[in-house]
Amino acid sequence: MTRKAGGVGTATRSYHHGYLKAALIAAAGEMLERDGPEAISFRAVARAAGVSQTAPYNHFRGKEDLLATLAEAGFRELEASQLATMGATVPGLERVIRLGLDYVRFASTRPQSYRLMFGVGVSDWRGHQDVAEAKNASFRPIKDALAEYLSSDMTPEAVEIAAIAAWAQVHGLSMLLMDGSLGAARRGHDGGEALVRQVLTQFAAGLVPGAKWPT
Amino acid sequence: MTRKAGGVGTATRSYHHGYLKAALIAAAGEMLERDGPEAISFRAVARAAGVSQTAPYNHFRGKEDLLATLAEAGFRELEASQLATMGATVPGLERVIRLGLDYVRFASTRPQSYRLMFGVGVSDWRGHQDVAEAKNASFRPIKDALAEYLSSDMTPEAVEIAAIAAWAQVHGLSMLLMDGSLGAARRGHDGGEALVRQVLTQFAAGLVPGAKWPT
DNA sequence: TGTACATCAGTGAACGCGCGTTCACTGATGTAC
DNA sequence: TGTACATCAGTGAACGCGCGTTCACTGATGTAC
Repeated sequence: MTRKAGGVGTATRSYHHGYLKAALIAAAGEMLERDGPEAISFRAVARAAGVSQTAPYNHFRGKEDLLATLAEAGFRELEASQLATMGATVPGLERVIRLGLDYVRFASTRPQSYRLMFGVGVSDWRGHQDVAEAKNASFRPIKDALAEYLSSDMTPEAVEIAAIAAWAQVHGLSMLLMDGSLGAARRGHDGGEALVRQVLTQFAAGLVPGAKWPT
Repeated sequence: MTRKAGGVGTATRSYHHGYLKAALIAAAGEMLERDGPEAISFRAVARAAGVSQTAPYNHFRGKEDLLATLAEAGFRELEASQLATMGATVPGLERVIRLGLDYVRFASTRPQSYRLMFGVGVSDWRGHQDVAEAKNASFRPIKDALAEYLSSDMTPEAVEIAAIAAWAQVHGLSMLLMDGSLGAARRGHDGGEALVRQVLTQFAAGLVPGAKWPT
């Protein structure tokens, strides 16, 4: 209703909003997680920010530009989360598993953001180089951790394959968990955490066959 | 333009279409693979079938009912493809890999159908029991092949985990391939077939650590 | 310190669109007697 | 074989909606002199 949300920033109750771009991104982010990427409308975002429906055009080229911003931000947050896990672990297989756990936890916490990041509700991220770069950056920690663990036993090509397999593993598990495909298996008062660890352990067993994996 | 497509069936040039339901499903299937699930409109499907926009209500409760029909049909086709691969192989790890190859090939051949099957462009498949059943049925061959291969060495619980891991592996790989995340890695004049086999082989190395997998 | 002026960041009206669905209808078909 | 009638499977008009975007505009802000 009221145009100005509060006392944030220098401009108060002025004609100019002052932080409209940030406010739009925040409003869109909330709508995204509540209703999903398919349901976001540019006009509704403006409404939620308490501004006329055309004001956003001063900050975004159009709807898709706003969505791309959201997707890029999502990948950057995922990257930050992954890097934090890197910082909290030491090289080795457990680090790889912890990265996987962190990855799936991110997707489970922000399912609709995650769907948008991978192209749901949008024609394509082609032509949005920033999104592609952020995506690659978010994948790098897993890749690096795997390379560090495996490079003494494998060719670079094999390491690359292992990294893609790992990405596909956590991505697929995230998607199946959040679209309900796994149904009952998800339960367990930990949001599927135990299941995820079991699957990742299963996956890890295939890294360096019979050598570094105990038991 | 013309209401009747051709001489198929008994009713020709009649007021009644005769095969409208099948014609609508076919038209919707084409639209789906061409434009994606987000872009399908009920009216456009009717138009494509050469019929008034309200005629489809005689055969479907509404748009979502039609989409559910499409999704279910997709899972049934996937199941048939998986069963054919079962029939063409003998028990063992190679059968599991062949099932995975077949799975990813299905997804790559019909990417938009696959997206719809997993809930893109639709609020949810909850309340569509038929879709859930067809989904489970399509997953059963991989599950069975894995159980047959592993059950002598693993507990049923571990087999279940391995099956979920396998599903997540092929699902994730399918999604990453088709949304362009893997970019250049996909190339290779075989549509990524070699990559898929490498990833699946990597995955398979983790099944029964160090025992049945040669090299 | 004032002032002229360019630029920035809003506004509201309007365009044109296609959507899903409901409604009252009607022509075609099938069936009981 | 005819006929009355129920049912089936279409039709076209209309409702109400929200969308993305363009447009001409105007109030607020910043800056050069």
